[in-house]
Amino acid sequence: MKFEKFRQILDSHYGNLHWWPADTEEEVVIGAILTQNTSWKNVEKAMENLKQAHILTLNDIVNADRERIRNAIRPSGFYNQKTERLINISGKIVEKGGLRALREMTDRELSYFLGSLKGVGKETEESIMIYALGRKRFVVDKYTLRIFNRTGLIEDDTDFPKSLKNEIERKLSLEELNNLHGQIVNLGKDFCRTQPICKKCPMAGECDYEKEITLP
DNA sequence: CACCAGGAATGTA
DNA sequence: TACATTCATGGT
Repeated sequence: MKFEKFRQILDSHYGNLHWWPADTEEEVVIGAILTQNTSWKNVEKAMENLKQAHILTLNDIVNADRERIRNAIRPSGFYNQKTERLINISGKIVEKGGLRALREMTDRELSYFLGSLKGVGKETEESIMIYALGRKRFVVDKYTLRIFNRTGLIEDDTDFPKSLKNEIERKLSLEELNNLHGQIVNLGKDFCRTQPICKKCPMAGECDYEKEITLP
């Protein structure tokens, strides 16, 4: 199907979502780490625990006792790794001058800085770029690969063509990019899991989910 | 009980 | 470059 039609279906089904679900930009950074290979439901529990422990900024994380962070984020899984990543990443950002300082960087400088942080891979980097710092990025996650592949927008479900990514980032506005990724994640959660739930999916008819199912 | 969730780092060939 | 392994809780 055509990309424009794809967007149109998402718009009519999900509207404007005002992503990312967080109260502050710093919570976006924290949530981006916690949600790595983890359901958002579990991240919400971890975020709630952090708030109850009065740990809700990057500075709080730097100053907080390790054990309290570990305890708070336990429900989000991988808590040993994620605790170290949170502390390390928060420290690096704080010593740079906080998100306020990152906003002064060019896209290129920002990408280089974030990419150098342990625990920040491609997706996390771009999520922070757009949802915490307002840069024009199209976040490619597992859902994006799966849905673009199943709807025939890309051929390979393990690699998203850079040319297409650049084109999307060039053509869409910041607001549209913000919304598009949120819509894709919601579509993924609602209908397009590994085991697809295709009933009432707005992409039904445009989606070849069967081509991906591999039988032994 | 098996499988998966809004990944990333590390090691191997 | 292309895979495999590890990290770990909670829902279905």
